[in-house]
Amino acid sequence: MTTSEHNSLPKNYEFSDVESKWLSRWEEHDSFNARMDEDRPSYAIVIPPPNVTGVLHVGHALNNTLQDILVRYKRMDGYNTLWVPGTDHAGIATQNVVERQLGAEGKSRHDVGRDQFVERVWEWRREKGGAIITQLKRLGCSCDWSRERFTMDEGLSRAVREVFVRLYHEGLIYKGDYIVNWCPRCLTALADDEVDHEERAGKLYHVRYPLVDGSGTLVVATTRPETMLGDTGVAVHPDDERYAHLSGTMVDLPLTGRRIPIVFDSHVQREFGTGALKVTPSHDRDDYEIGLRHNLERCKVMDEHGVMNEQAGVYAGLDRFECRARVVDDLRAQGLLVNIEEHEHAVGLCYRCKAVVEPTTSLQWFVAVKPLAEAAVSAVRDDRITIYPKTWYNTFYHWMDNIRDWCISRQIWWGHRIPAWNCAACGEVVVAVTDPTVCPACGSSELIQETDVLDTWFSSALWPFSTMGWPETTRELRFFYPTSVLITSFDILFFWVARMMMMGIHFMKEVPFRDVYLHALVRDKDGKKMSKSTGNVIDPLAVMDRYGTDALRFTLTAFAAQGREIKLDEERIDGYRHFINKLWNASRFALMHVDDKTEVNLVDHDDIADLPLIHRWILGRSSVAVGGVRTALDNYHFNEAASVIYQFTWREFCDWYVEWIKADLFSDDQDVRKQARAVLLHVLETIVKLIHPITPFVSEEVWAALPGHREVLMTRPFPQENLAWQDRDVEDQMRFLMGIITAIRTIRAETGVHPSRAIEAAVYGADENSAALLAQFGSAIGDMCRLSELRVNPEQPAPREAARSIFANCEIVVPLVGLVDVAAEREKLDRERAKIERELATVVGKLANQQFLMRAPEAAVAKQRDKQTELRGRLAKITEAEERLAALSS
RNA sequence: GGGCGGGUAGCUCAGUUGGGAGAGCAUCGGCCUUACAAGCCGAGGGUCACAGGUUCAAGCCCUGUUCCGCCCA
Repeated sequence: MTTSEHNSLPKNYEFSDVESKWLSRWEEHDSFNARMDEDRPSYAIVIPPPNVTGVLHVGHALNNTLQDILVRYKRMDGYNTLWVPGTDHAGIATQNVVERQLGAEGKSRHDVGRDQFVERVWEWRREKGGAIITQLKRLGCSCDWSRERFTMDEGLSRAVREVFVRLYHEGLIYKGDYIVNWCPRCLTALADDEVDHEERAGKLYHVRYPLVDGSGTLVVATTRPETMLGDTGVAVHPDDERYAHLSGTMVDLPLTGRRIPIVFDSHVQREFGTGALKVTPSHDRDDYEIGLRHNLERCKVMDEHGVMNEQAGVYAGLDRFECRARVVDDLRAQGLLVNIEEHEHAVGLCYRCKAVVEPTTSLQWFVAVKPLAEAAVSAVRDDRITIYPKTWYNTFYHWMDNIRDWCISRQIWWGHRIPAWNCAACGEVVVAVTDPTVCPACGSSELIQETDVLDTWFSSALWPFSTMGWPETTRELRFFYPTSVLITSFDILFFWVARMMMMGIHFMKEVPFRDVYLHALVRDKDGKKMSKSTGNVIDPLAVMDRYGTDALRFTLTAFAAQGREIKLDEERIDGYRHFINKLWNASRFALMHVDDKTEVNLVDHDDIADLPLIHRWILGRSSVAVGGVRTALDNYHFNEAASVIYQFTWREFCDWYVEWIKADLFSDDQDVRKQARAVLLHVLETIVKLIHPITPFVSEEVWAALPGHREVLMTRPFPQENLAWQDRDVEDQMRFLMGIITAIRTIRAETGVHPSRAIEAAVYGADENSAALLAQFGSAIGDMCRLSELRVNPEQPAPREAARSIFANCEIVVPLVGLVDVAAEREKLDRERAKIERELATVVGKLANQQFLMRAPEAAVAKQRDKQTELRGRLAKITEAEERLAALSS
C-alpha cells in the first residue's frame, strides 16, 4: 500500500465542504463562461427565467439539473456551450410583494405615486430580488453568470419596445374594447392562460323571465344570478321546438324593469338547464360572442373591484357575491325563482392570487396571434422544432388551432410601459421606440403615454434572442441562435414556449430552439401536488443540506422518465446518497493503489487483446456504459443515463471488477500489479467523467484526488465509446465464470457455511472451453468464494455427502460431510426441475409448431433450439444429482 | 362533454422495430471478508387491470370494458 497523500480521503463523503470548495473554484476558473471558437460547434440553452420574487423549489431544481446535465455533457464533449441565466420581472407577483410591503406601512401604491412606486420595486429587486440566482449556483448550475439577464434590463426593454412597435405597424397589435379576464383583486386584465380553472360545488338557479305579452314565462338556468342585472337578451337554440313560437318576442327582465329580446343561436346547448340561456355580453365570454352575432347591447354591472355599479340599480355598491344572495332573495320573494339545483362547475381563478376572475369588457391591447401561431405550428409540423416527449404534439396543435388573440395590457405599474402616446391636441396615436416629444400629426407637445404595462410573458417570449443582444446583430446571435434545446415544465408550454416560437420565428426568421423537452411536475411521494397549505413541500435547499446536492441531483435525474410525473420521497434521496458514498469509497480504494507513477496510458490503445480477461471485460463494459449514457442523454432519457451509470459503477465495477482484481493489486508480480492499477485507474476516470454532468461535486473532488490531475474535470473530454473493446466472447466467458461463482456462493449461503470458513468445490461436466476457463481462473474463483480448492472435472466421483447446483451444463459440487440436509437438497432440486420443465415445455411446444418453424425468422428458431439443448442438459444434471442424493439417503 | 396519459414484484417505476419479464427500494437469511455496515454475500416475490382480436409468437399492435390522474370546454 502506498503512503501517498491521495489515500487520506475521509471514510465517508462529506459533501458540505466539497461543494462550497468547488463552487468557488469553478467560479475562479471561469469555466462556465461561453467561448466562441470558430472551429467548434455550438450548444446553447436559455434558462426558463424564474420569477425574480421566487425561491428555489424542487421543480426549479429538476428543471435546472436537467439543463446543467446537458450543458456539462456538451461542454466536455467539445462544444462552445452557452447557458444564459436570468430572471423575469413577474409583473403582478412582484408588484404584489411591494404593495404588501407598503401596506405594512399603511400606504397604498397610489399614495406614493407611480414613479416612486416603481423606484421602490427596483429597490426591492436590488436588495431581495434574485435570491434564486444564488440558489441556482448552490445547485451547481454551470450558467455563464457573466451574462445574467433580467427582463427589465435596458437591453431587453429595448427589444420589447422594438417588437411592440414593429408588430403595431404590421397591424398585429391593436387596441380594442373586448371581453377579457379581469382580476378584481389584482385590478388587471389577464390572458386566457393566466386563469386557472377549479371545479367547485355551486348551484344552478332556475329563474322565470315573464314574456312581455303576458302569455307566460321563459325559465332560464344560471350559475351566476347576479349577472342577470346585465342581461341584454335570452338565447334559445333555433331548432328547439319548445321555443320556436317565441320568435320575435321579448321578455321582462326581472328586478330591472328592462325589456330584452329573445334571440336564436345555435351555440346554445339544448340539453343544459332549460335550454334557454340568459345572455350577459359584458360578463361572459360566450355571451359576448352571442351578443356580437345578434347585435345585443352591452350592459356592464360591476366595477373593477367586482362591486355592483350604478347600472345594477338598487344593488349598486354590493359586492358581487353579496349581490347574488340579494338577487336570489328578491326573485324568491317575487315568485320568480323556480328552484335551485346543486351543480358542480368550473370557476376561473387568477393564477397569481386565486381570486375569482370576472370576465368583463374592457379597453385593452391585443396581439393578433393567428398568423404568428400558424408559423409556429408549421415549424413544428416540419420538424424544425421537435417536442419531447411526443405525446405533447396533439395538445400543442389543439391549443394553437383554437388560440384567441392575446391580451397583453396589464393595469399595473411594474413592467414595460406600453410605448404608445395619445396626442391631447389632435387625438393622434403615436407608437414609437424612442419617446416622442411632439405629435407628428399636429406638432403639439401634449403627448400622454399609455398607463398600462405589458404582460410579463410578452418580454419572456423574446428571451432566446433578447438575451443575446437583439435587435443588434451580435456575435452571440450568430453563434448561439437558434438555441439547441429548451427545457421546461409542461405547464408553461402555452404561456411561454409557444410564444417564444411565435416571436422567434417572426423576428429572427428562424426557430428559437431545435428541441423542446417538457418535464413533469414534481409531486410528493403520494403523487399529490406540493403546496404550502398541504404542508407536503420538499424544500430543495434543506434537502441539499441534509443529503448533499449531488444526491438530490442524481435522484431527480433517475426519476426524470419521459411522460411520467415524478413522485419524490426523501427516502429515495437518501438511497442515492448511499450511491454517492459508494463511488467515494471505490475511489478511496483505488487511491490506496495508484500513485503519480501509475501509467494510465497502458490502456489508451485500442488493442487490449493481451490483457487478462477481467480487464478486457471491464473495459468492454465501460465502453458499453459510455455508449449507453451518450445515447440516453442525446435522446433526453435522463433516467436511463442515471441507471446505466448506477448499474455499471456499483454492480459491475465495484461488485465484480474491484473484488476480482484485489489479488492482482497485491501480487508480487510487478507487471500484474501495474496492469491492474492502470486499468483500475482508467475505468475509475471514465466513471467520474461519465457521472460528472449529473453529480458535478463528488466527481470533481475524486478527480482532483486522482494522480496527475491539475485541470478541473468539467473541461476534460467526455468519454468516447470504443467498439473495439466490446467483445462478445469476453462477455460470454465472464458471464460463465460469474455464474459459477454465484452458484458456489449460493450453496454456501443455503447450507449455512460460515463466510470465514474455506471449503472445497468441484465442477463436473464442464466442456473443454469451460474447463480451460475454470482452470485458468481457479484462483480468482477461489478468492471470490473463499475456496481452499477448486477441482475441475476430477476423475474421482463426487462424494455422496455434498451440496449440488446446476449452472450452464456444469454440476457444481461442494462436499459437506455431515452438513447436507437431504430433504432440503431434494426440495431444491425438485423446484429447479419443475422450473426447467416448465421452460422446456414452452420451447418444445414452439419447435413442434410447423407454423413457427416456417414463419419465424431463422435466428428466432435457432435460439429456441439452443435453449432446448441447454435445458435438456441441465435436466440431465439434475437427474444425476437426484440419483446421488437417493443413494445417500438409502 | 372533448382530449391526453397511466394501470408490470410489497412500493416507485424501466421495458425504443413483437421472440429472455427487469431495476432500485423494501422484505427474509447470513456476515464487522482491512474501500465502503451509508457496506458485503445469498434468497424469495409478478395471470404485465379485464375481455376479445391480429400473429407462428403479444407487456408491446387493434377493438371494447373498467379504474386512476391531468388538461380543455
